[in-house]
Amino acid sequence: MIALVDCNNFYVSCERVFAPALEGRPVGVLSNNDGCVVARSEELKALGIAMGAPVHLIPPALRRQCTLLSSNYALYGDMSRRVNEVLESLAPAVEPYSIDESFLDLSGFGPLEAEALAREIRERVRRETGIPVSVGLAPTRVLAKLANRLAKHGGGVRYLAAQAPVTRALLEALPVAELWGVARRSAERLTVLGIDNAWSLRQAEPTRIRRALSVVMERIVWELRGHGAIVMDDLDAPRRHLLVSRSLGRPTAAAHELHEALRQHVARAGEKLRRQGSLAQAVRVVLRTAPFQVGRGAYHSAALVTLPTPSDDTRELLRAARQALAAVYREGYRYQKCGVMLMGLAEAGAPQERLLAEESAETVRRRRLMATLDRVNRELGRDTVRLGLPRHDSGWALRCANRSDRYTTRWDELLRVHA
DNA sequence: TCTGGGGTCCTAGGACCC
DNA sequence: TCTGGGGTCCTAGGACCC
Repeated sequence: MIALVDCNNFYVSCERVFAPALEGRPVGVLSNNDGCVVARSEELKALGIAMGAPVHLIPPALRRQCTLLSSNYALYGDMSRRVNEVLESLAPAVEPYSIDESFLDLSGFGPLEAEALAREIRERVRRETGIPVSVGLAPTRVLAKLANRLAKHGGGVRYLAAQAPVTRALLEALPVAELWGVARRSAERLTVLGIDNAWSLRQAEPTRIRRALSVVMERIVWELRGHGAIVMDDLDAPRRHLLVSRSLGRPTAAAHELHEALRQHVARAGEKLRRQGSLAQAVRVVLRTAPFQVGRGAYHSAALVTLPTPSDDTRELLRAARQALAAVYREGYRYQKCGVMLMGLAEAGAPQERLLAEESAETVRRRRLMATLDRVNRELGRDTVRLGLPRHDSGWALRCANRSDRYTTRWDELLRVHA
């Protein structure tokens, strides 16, 4: 048995925990740069505002009725951790899947036992974190995903058996594109094969599906039949590459502004790299104009610079990023986004190995510097210490006009609640 | 004026080798 | 007239997820 625990309207729910006045009101949370709506309360959905809707396209009259908040990832990340803590205290094996969902491996559980546990999970998570969750139960992940959707529409807990008339009816009524793992492209190709609902996909010959589409789709067929075929990748496993990129607050053609934005991205990427204990072999810089810009004004390119030796030193990453930027930058375009990607990540030697290895004084100094930098920034707040000159008033900086306080990770901001 | 960010896996095709 | 066969590794691009 697999359970999928999914937080309801997660970002909005996080905001409501600390601002109960938002309860019952249409509330949305915006993407970075306050660009589009990425989370909606039920009340906001009822107003007809779509997932991903660009804010500037929402009619002003409608906009005045709702509360639209900038995203506050420090808060959501911490709340997500708390939810998983509760899950871990109740379930034998938890596999976090995204910031607001976790699969639970309930091998050996029967439907009744699983439902009882699911109800307890709902109650405990709600009581201990304030976040409402729904639980879907089924023999496989694809079916658990579906069960979760049903749970959201009532009751909060739902079990779906692989072999049951109700499951068949459900799958027959479900367009294939609404399945987890099937999006527009695959749906189109399935339609050509005469497969347009989830039941006909389930009845299809797996090898035929593999030939016509891919092994990924074949696994979905098996999952629909009740045979587990999808294994979760370990989210704790070190990443193979790592990307930090942001839209600029406003487009710019100025190389020095891109350079400044990039410097911040590289600093962030370096922190992430050291946190997972890896070294990067190369640095790639990506630059582009607005995606809606077409024709002569459009530009989208990247440049890769290989490091002399694999490194996790922000200064070396910066040097490479500077070269890459120079290679990719073209005058006369208004750039909307830039990013840095660290490639070819490999594990740095384990600390014990490092002790045994011959290390130059310079290497040791370098690592101490980076470790200190990370610690200061972790304990005293991001960007307390930075490489290069700080510029706080830059036009390229991210817009987030309406962000709530970081209640759970910053004492100073929590205390503001009572100020 | 204003449309997110960060990942994964799979596949096809090229380079290279014996 | 003829132009091997098969393997590995790497990369770019497609598709999908939240």
